[in-house]
Amino acid sequence: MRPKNTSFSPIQNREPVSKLIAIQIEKAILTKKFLPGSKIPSELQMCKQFGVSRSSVREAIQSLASQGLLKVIKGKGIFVNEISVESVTDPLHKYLTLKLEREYVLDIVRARQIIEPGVAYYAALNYSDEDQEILAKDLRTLRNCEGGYSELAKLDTLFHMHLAKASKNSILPVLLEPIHKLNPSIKSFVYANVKDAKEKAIIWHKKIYDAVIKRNPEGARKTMQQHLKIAAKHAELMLKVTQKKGT
Amino acid sequence: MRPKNTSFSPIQNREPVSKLIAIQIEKAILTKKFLPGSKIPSELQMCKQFGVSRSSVREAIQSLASQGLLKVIKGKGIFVNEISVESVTDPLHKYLTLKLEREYVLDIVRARQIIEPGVAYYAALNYSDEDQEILAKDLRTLRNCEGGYSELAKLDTLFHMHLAKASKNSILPVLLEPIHKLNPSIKSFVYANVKDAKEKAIIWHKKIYDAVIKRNPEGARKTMQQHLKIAAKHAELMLKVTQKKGT
DNA sequence: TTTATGTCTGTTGTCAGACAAGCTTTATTA
DNA sequence: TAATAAAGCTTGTCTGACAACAGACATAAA
Repeated sequence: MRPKNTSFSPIQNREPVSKLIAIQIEKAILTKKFLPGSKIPSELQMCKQFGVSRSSVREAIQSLASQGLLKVIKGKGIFVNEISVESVTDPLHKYLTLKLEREYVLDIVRARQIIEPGVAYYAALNYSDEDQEILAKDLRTLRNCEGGYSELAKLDTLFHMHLAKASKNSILPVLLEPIHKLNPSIKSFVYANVKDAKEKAIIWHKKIYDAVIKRNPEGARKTMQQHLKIAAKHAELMLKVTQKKGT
Repeated sequence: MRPKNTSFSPIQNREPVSKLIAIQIEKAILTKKFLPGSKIPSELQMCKQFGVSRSSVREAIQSLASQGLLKVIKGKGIFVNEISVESVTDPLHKYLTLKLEREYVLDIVRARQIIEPGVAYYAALNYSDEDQEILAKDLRTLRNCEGGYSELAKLDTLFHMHLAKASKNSILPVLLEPIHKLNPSIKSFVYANVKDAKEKAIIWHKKIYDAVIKRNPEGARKTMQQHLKIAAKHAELMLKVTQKKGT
């Protein structure tokens, strides 16, 4: 007899044991039952608690560790990580690296055009004495830099990241990190192909710096806008040139 | 006999085997030797290639899988993941969840104030017919929503995310995703405590929508600025109230 | 021929036990 | 007392085994 109405519900989509365990541990962390920096039960203890083998527990831990939630130290134990910006922005950076095609170069520049003027604005409002010193040092270092293009690109990037930190907004540096991590490859090109790129960069950074130090938010924002407008033009130029040459 | 002059260089800081393997696989992916969607060698094959045990290979794979680079399917094999926005923004979301304290609420609102006017600007420039339909539907759904506060908050969020997609900038949605994922908890409060919150939200969203549809970038930007200015006030209000009441 | 069933192979998931290697504490010895 | 050695934790790796799943193939029934 063939039932017309096979209303069988599909068997429970059995999740792997290791995943179930990972979820439980993660939940304990997110609900602060395990506090950052603290030690959590050892592998063997968890084996007993969950009633599973060591492999499964290890896989769960491995998973969370590679997400940056846990930190495993051989011979000591497993600890809840003080989650770092690095561990957060790393996947985003990889994503951008994978997707990095010609079109994305422009997207990145435009994203910077959106975010960074606001960054400069808040930096002018909220920077501390320490921030001022760091930014001033960045300017000097760039001025005195005798290194190659990639060196210049790195220093350039550093100034922008420090500005983000000076904004005293905890989100902005995290958002900018992966973008700027990727930027050096673009900037290196600019420094290599644009005449007086270094001198121009110094002038612009100095202008932004001055506006920030004067606690002039609007000035800082507008200067940054102009700075990035030029950066956008350079990016477009780069695309055209590399298109002609192939690559 | 104790050598006074232990000029022995310390034994190489031996990285775990599993990590070394993970790095090799990751490199192969980033250099596109393994293309997205393609199948990579099975565990046993890798054991032979690397000359290590299955445990180590599995841990390496597990690590990359939980980073979203690989996708493991039982009985089939291991595949290079078409990396998704989800897998990228998830760590960032967790980071924000962990760090979510009172101060961060304001940081989030301010980050939105910086980014979203720019988003509206580009959405007005670049939206497609399909985007228009989606946004119009979002408006209608919000209007007709009979659900509770969290339902309203979700719909509200959706409109903003769709606007980001309409900007046709591939970076912006990725940056906004974790922020808005977190936002519902804030918005729910607003909808619950602010009089006529729903009606006001509908009016503002409609204003933004109209400016975008008219391909009026500057108008869209300014409207969004005003909208978020109010959102910021609500957030501050929320902080004050919850402070008084405790929590 | 077509369809359904069983079988086989290759894959990942889990288990158990063992040993190596790193850290910490305790006990021993000078 | 202080330095050293030993013991007892911890995580890292290896080995071998079996279960569960997906797909291909062969076989039998309609």
